[in-house]
Amino acid sequence: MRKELEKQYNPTNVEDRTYRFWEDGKFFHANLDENKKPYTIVIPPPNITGQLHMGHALDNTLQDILIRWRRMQGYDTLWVPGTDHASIATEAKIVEAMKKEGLTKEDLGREKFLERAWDWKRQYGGRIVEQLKKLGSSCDWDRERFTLDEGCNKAVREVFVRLYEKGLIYRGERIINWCPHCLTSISDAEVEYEDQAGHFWHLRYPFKDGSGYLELATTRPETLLGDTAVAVNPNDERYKDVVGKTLILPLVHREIPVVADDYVETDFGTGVVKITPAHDPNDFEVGLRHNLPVINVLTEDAKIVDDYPEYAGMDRYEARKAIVRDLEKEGALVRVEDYSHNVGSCYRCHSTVEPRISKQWFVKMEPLAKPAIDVVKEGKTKFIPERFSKIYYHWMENIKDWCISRQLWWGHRIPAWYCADCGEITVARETPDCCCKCGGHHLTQDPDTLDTWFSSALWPFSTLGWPDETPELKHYFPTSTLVTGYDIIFFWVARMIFSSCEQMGSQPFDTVLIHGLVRDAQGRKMSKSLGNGIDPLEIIDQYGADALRFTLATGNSPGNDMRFSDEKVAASRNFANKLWNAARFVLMNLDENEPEPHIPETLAIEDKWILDQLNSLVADVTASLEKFELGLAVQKLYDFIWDVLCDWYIELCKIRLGGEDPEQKNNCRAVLVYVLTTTLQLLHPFMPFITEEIWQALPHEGESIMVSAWPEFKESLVFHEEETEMERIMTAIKAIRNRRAEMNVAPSKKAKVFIATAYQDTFTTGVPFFKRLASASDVEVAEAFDIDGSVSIVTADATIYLPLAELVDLAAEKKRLGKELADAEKKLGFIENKLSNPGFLAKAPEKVVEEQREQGEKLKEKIALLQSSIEKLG
RNA sequence: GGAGGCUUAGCUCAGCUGGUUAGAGUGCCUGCUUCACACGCAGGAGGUCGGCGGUUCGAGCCCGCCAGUCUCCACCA
Repeated sequence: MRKELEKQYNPTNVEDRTYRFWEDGKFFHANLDENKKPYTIVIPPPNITGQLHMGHALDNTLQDILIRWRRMQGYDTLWVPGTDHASIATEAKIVEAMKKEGLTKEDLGREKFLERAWDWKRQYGGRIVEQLKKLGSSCDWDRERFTLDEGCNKAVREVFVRLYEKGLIYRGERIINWCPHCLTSISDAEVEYEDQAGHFWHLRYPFKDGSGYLELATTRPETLLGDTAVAVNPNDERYKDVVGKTLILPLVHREIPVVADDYVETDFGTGVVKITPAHDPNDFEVGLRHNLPVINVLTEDAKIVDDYPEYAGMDRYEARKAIVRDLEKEGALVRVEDYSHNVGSCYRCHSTVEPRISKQWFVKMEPLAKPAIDVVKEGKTKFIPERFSKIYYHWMENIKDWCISRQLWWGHRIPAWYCADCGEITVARETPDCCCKCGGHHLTQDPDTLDTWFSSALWPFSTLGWPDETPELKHYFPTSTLVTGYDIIFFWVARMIFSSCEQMGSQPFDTVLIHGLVRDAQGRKMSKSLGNGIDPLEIIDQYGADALRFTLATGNSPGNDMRFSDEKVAASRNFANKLWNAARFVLMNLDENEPEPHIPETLAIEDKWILDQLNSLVADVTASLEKFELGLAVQKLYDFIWDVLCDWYIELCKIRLGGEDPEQKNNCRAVLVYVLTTTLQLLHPFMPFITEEIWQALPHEGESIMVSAWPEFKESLVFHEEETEMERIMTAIKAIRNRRAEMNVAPSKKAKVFIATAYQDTFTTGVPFFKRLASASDVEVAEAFDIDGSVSIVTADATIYLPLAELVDLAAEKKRLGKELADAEKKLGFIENKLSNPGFLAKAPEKVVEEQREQGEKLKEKIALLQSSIEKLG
């Protein structure tokens, strides 16, 4: 015996030690071998603010499966890890922490604030990395990056300058989404819309000439203060005469015109819309078309400005109440209606977003979108599942300019400087000495930073050293597979694609593997507010990382959400334990000098059978992985290990291992080692820890299973004949077990078995199997037997008699056989029906017809055997 | 208002380009201290594959309509 394994697999003893072994051995490190084909994955960088959640666990499990598999296949694999600076989220956390000390950003100043932020990053940025290691992620930690590190900053500045010089980045005053809580602009993608219950306030605005009123409705009465017009549809007969007239804005008593604009729908509400260019994106557009003044009535934290003393300082909801009250007093309120409408909120803090006019930096999207669409259309980047390309196209085709400036301090500072002397903007890669226009020295850098996603968009090439022409960039780019959730396609995937097309002239990755959300056992989204999140680290503590990974891989099909439950992890843990014990069995039978895995010259029928099965498994698992069907691959491994290897082969091996023939013992051990080793290799990407642990205990070549060669299909291991023979034997064994169980025969009660068959050689070979697995005391095989009063069992290949007459109720026996006969006849009927159908014979492929014929023949044989058995019962 | 997913055993889900008798895990029932494993072994019950129609020799799978459900996108004030 080589090494004593514990009776139950205990992952906590194994995982940390094994991970250290891998790290110390530098097995994760990519050595940049020009002679090998590269396989590259860049990690979706988790936020430094974050803790590992199930989404990360799934995402990184899938990546690790792919990278480990390709590494074993001999690719030069690189998995680039890193973290994201997450400007809004991180800045919010730091501001929050400072608040506890009674400090604000302004108290500290920019420099001191950033010092704190970096401290914070140093303190917490490593946390999630450690958690990824717990999962078993085989990232090249020597190449770990951070979206705000120096290299990324260089890439960001390079891209900014290039786009600016091409006219694809511009600065402009526009209406943007403003978060009054985060106090920054956010992009369209960062706004989440949800239906909210609200009201529809019907108001009337009087004409200046006293000729009555126009009635309109609004969901935001407080913006009335900023109204600069009222609009109707030019084709609306009802209002033809009022276009061009002047209204008196209630409360404010400002004169505003009635304008005609196509934007107004005639059949919605009264067909009259109040226009507030400063606080509604549509109104802003209307305002531009009609040259309307823009009156801003809200401060940056969404309070009424000082220009309106009655309401100054009130926040937007307070002001709403006050204004409605005053409108009522003035008689301008007609009625109030309940109304549910779409309200946008900040994806970080969920405050209601305020459309706001301000000067921001934008990326002009249209020219960038086109190549990004083409690259997917041409198949250079493929989405899996395919349907996500449609979502991608739709977004890209309707994309608007991207607002990239943020009024935050934590992030990549915009490389633009303003000249105090001439007002010129200098955009440069390095801090300029003087104004590019007038040469003046009074330059101030733009205080804003860039959208976090601006730097993430460059991740696939900035992490490889771009803009420098590094060997890494040359070898590993474009990357191979990007693994991410569908919730992040717009934020990140799309932006990486257009950035890469523009900067690199090629796609950033060949394949995007999209996965869904991990939901709780009831199918609800895991969330902090619901408190239904499951902590992957707790699961790892309880069941092991392998069990967690296995669960996530098993339940997952691309693009679909999955439910997570403890029961599922427990099932995976049980599977790990099953494998562990199979390994224990093998190990306890080995001796000290057991040679490394090999296939012996002499093979028994069961050896050929298992090798044939294993060979198919190798082909199937590899094919599934190639198609990104990781869930299928893992299912096949489960079935093989549990049902084929453990339930049959190991049981069969006990015959020879418990026997006296040393050569047979040796051969059996060799096949066991070979099969187990190969299986471990196939399973390793999914369950890296346990497979390494067992592999190390087995005779092996090389330092680690993770750098051993991925098994390949071998023509020499195809054994069709033995496979068929074993099927015959196994079917008979199952039939005997079945009958005995039905008759409540205790397993301890052995019975003699008579097998009447045309396949005498096969069943004679199988005699020991019947003894071991079918409770046979002795087995006789002949072409036919003339036995009375026995239990008879009929399979397609044999009639089996069990002399258990004392247990048999003849009438019941006859009934049972009769039922089986009827069953078989019915099935035969279906098949004969098909075979007599000229359409089937003419159009079905030869192979299918042949299979049906064979089935029919088998059934006929079985029917004949059943009939004679019934006759014998009299 | 558009687009898409899902609907298969009590529960959670597989089912690849249409081809034998639709599978697994879990739960349930019956046996079993069989010398790797009770986180186990052997056996069993349980499905009109959401509904209707169509294409086909043949449909869980392809097409159409309908229903339920979830999601994404969209400026109806």
